[in-house]
Amino acid sequence: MPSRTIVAKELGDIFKIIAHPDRIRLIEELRKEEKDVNTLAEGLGLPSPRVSQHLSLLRAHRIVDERRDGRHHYYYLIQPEIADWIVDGLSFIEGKMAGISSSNIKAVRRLWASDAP
Amino acid sequence: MPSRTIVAKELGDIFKIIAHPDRIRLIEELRKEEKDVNTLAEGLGLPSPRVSQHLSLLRAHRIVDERRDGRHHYYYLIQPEIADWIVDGLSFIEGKMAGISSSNIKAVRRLWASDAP
DNA sequence: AATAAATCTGCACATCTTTGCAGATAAGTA
DNA sequence: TACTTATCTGCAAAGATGTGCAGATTTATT
Repeated sequence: MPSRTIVAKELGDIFKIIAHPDRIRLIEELRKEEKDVNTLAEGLGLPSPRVSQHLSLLRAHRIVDERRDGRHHYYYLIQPEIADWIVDGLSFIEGKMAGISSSNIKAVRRLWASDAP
Repeated sequence: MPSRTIVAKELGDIFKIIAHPDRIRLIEELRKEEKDVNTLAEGLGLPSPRVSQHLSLLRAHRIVDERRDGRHHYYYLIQPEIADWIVDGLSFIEGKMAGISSSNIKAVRRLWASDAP
């Protein structure tokens, strides 16, 4: 199998892993610092088992890793640049969204891309 | 619904659309110039109905558009930068692939990212 | 008009994913 | 040890996607 086929398949896998709104938000939550499951679950308003499942998927694909401290499991991005890369993808949705304006996208971009809280 | 939720959903959709090896290869094939369905199908070694289906999905999400000339339908990238963005994603698969080395990825990156044929 | 080439559409089948819980672990606390 | 908090695992139902093909369109050619 030619290498570009293999690479396309692997790239497709990465896209598939990221292709879920919850997981995108999780990655953006972890942009600046590690967080534990409960903090993430509360932040996103999701049941923690679900967050846990998303995180183990992300972990299986080496997007995040885990550090345990007592009963808390802290997750962090292995390559934090992935959060920027995802935000770069916003260029390709501007102008084609019903229900959200371009200035809203800019606001989210700022929110996710900034170092400030 | 907060705007970051909406934006995450839209972003997720874009990722989902791209998250298929055939579609990734199609986008990279269109990087430099428009091509018709048959050319693409032969280039990728896929049945043309399948290529046609992928292309109409990409078109529905405004990633490509179509120009008809006689019985040929030429497809092209609406925002060619998307091909570069996808290639940027290679950073996140290096080092975690069984069956392909980092130098292979560099070769594919060159192949896809270059202007030369 | 008849034929051929290029592309599209629709359908059935198989395969993955997502979701919502319930119950299982694991680690600290009283 | 019993209790609580934090997280994980497993499972079944529902939903979304991918695949292969047959047949339908559309446009050019003879």
